[in-house]
Amino acid sequence: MVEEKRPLKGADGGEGGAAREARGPGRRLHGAIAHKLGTAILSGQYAPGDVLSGEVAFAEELEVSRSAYREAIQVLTAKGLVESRPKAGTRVLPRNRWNLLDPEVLAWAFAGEPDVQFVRDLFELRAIVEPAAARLAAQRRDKDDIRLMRDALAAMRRHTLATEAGRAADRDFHNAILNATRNDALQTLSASIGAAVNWTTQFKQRARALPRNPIPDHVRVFDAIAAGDGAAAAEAMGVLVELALEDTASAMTRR
Amino acid sequence: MVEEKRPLKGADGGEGGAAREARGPGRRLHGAIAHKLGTAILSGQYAPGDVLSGEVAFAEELEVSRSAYREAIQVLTAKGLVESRPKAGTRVLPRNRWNLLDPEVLAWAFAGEPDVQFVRDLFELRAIVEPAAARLAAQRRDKDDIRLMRDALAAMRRHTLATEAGRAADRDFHNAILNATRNDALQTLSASIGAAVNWTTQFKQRARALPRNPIPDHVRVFDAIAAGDGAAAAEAMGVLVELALEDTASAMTRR
DNA sequence: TCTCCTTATTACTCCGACATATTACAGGAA
DNA sequence: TTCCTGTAATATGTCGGAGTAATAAGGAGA
Repeated sequence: MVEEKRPLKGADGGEGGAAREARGPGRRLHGAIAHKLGTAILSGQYAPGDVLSGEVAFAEELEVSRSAYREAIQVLTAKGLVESRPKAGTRVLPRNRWNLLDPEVLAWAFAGEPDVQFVRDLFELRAIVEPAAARLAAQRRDKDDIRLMRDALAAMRRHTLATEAGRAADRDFHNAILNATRNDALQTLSASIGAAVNWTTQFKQRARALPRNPIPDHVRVFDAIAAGDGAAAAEAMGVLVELALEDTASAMTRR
Repeated sequence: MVEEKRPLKGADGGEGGAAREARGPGRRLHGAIAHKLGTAILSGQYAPGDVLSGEVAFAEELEVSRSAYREAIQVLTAKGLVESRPKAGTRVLPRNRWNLLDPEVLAWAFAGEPDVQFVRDLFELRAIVEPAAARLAAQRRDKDDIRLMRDALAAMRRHTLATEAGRAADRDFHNAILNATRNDALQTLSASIGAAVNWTTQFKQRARALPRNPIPDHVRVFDAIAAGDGAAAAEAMGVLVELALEDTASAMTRR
């Protein structure tokens, strides 16, 4: 029994079944299809208004069952990317119907070459929301919040942003701030944007090793929040976002 | 051929098949199921951590096929409400995983009795985002934007907020502002929140006929944007949101 | 020219079977 | 006893096909 269990893998003649190989453990087939189609749409491979080939044809082309294909389409529909009606087919919706702030949609947007204008938009939104979040955090934080932030900050100092552990600590720090706002909507929003912006951190690291030491800026934010000074916290966070934007912008235009 | 084509409709013994009747034209069956389950989760009928009965059992209980049920689950999964794994079943995710800013999730949240704290959170977010959007709009608007806003404002004056046409004009006015920001992310976010907040407008109208004349506040925002005065636009919009919050709050606590 | 109806196409729903992944348990070794 | 390993049970995942319902497009009639 040395024969391969999966005849699709390896030397299969066509490019069909490509969606199957892109799925690791814990990733279902329909998830892989949704990812494939989602990135294709976000990258502009399918333009708004375009009609996808029929269920039977497309499922056959991908070499998957109609069930799996349909479930993938439901996911895209749920995120506002496509809409399907009998007799009319499945068509890509205009961009203003897309849920651009959905975490998965953001991931698809950053899977390929991210659109420069869109990155600018995200940073603009971040520059609006994050300082305000820091202000609220300064007004509402308790001892536990401060402790979490202090621990995360210490971890950031130990490992740098060059390591995965360091970036995790950075996320922890910002998450602790969001938790302190006691606002679920703000948390959902900022978590999405933060994750997306962190994709760009890879670009920054790729461009130049360590642009600048981010610790002092973080410390300023922490001190203001710990002191309960909302205005100072917003100010310091504004600086932090501004610097991140500059680094990212220079890293993206440099290529 | 007078016999009923749908034996489920009418005098069916159990409450099964209820999901079928809730679907009008253009609404598919799996969409109705997703709506049913979504509202059930958002209303707290299923708590985070709860596991739903198996696919076969639940689909049978709802009197729908497994396919339809599964597609509905994919929708909920796409919005971060549930997660399903083989052998473990489908369980409701913790609230911080929910995409609370998804338009459909917001609709589900406001389908029943909306959570007071959540409404407060949304208004807080709105108070952060909308003034900033007005500032950007004041800086970037062109003649077409101004014309659209003026038209919408005139329509608001003609019909009042008591009529559907008036509320549509209100939405048009705010959408025109968002368009003028030239920021897709901001547009997506604000459109979601705005729609959700408009659900609460019904509450306001129900509570007392016409709390106050909203036109002067809108005019102030319009004038500032037309004049290109960002600071004034942000200030005026801040007042607008503040007043809306007061009206909504008094309407909700009054009940 | 416009309205209404017919028709063809497409997505939608259902069914039953099999494959796969993951948990839980039992057995054995340290 | 405790930990690890292998095995079996179970629920989700995937598949293929058949039939239904809804809608857009085209044709008949006014």
